[in-house]
Amino acid sequence: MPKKIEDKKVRVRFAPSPTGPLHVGGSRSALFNYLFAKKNKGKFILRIEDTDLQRSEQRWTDEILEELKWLGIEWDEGPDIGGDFGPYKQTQRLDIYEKYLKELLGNNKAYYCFCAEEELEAKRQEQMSRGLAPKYDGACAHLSAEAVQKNLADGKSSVIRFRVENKKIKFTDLIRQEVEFDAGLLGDIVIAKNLRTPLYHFAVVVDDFLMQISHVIRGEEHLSNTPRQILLQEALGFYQPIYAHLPLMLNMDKSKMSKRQGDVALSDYHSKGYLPEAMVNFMVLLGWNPGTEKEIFTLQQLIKEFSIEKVQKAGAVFNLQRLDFLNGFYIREKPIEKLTELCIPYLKESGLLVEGQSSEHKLEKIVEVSRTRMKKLSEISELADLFFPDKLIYDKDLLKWQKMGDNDIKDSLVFSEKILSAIKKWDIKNLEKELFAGSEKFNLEKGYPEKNKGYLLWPLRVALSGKSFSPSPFEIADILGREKTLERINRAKELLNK
RNA sequence: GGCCCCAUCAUCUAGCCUGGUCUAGGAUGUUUGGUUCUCAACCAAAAAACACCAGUUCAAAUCUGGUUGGGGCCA
Repeated sequence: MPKKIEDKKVRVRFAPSPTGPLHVGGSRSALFNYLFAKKNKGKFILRIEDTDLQRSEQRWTDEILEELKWLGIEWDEGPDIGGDFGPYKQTQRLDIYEKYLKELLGNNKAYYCFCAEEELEAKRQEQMSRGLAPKYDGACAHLSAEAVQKNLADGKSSVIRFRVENKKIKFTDLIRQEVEFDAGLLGDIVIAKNLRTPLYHFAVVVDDFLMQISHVIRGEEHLSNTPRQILLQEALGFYQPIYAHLPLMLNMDKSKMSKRQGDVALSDYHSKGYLPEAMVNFMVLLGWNPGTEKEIFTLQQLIKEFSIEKVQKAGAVFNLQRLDFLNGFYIREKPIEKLTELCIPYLKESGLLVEGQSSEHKLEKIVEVSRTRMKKLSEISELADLFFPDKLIYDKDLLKWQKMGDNDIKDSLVFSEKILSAIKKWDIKNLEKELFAGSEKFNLEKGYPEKNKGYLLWPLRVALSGKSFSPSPFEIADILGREKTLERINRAKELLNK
């Protein structure tokens, strides 16, 4: 019987493989683990599963750490690395796995298998074609000790298999309640390529035990792996952790989220200018909600309100439009100094911002008038580009408001020019006040409808922005300053003369 | 193919455990209106769902069985 762990302290882990960028699905698992740990005053452990030497790379480990920190997820313990502690790494624990592998081999719960890859594949195909579950036929299950020794001595390629008992495995999942599998369908499973190369299921079981993991919270794709791991726990005399299998993150077509249908790396979202607050808020609501109508949360609030019982069973589609909405929301909420700082790299990247060219103060204003239109930080450049060039390029037809003719537009611009030249206090409030007053006067003079401010303001705004949509002329003029503003009006007039 | 999981608006979901308060609530998106020089933002409103079939019950989104559909794992 598996030992229970009811009275254990809460200790959870996130255990990614450094074989590629951190996946958003993985980030969400990390987040749920982290929230569960913090909520229960437990520990969150990060374990890098890098036993696959071919595919694991240090740069991916680095990226995983960086992105988790970016989200605000910090791990609570790990081996000492010069004062700080790093994550656990499986490649640093090979001696440990070897010891347990030898134990299983020693008491005949595991054995060496020398079957060739191609043979196995052929058998598998054959079984599937007969409508059976593909499983190992046990060809090497009862080799004599001498035969095994000889094969090993001959250097025949081998793997280590674990003897799977023919029985039913039942376990309770925190999210799915009772789950039952028939282990007899599994066949003896490969747990290591050799003593120094444990495979996933084996290393996980050993580590979860030694790290005293109380709850294994992971994606649903691992649900059918669980019985194998339980069997191994039983064979090694380990306790059984409590399992919780999170619903999957899905593509729009409901298949498991994949690269083919959009970005899956957290870093993709990071670099496009999604804020960590938005990512966290978005991801946590995919498969969980507090049961209230609240849907904006900080990490701290989530720690308080999170409960694993409220996690959904069904998979959740990753809905980019909703992410955009949340990101826009957080962009609008962000203190302006912070937001400006975050925008600067994007402005530099697009070449708009050259070192020391524009004052901080001005930049802040530029970001301020652009922020309501931003869904992500990367959009700052196309939104704010109008503030940077000396000459705007646009079609003169754009200057036209409703049925104005060229001469009417020119009148309008001259009128604005007069007002702006005469303004004493060049600030946004005053600009707005004077131009509003001017608009009424202008409309009266020209016989336009009194309330339609477009006759004065549209040509002015286009002259200043060169765009069909932009911030208001007051905001632009305020940032540009009098000289540049008048310059742009003159350029618009020239355009009309052509 | 075998095994396992899942099923409320287009999407994320509340409600389901403990049937009646559900003519099914919220949010995103969509549409319309307001505000407005424009685009956003903001405000208001509308359209929009209990997969299907049985059963239990006075009463089922809610309980039971099945069907269908989707997904995951196994290579």
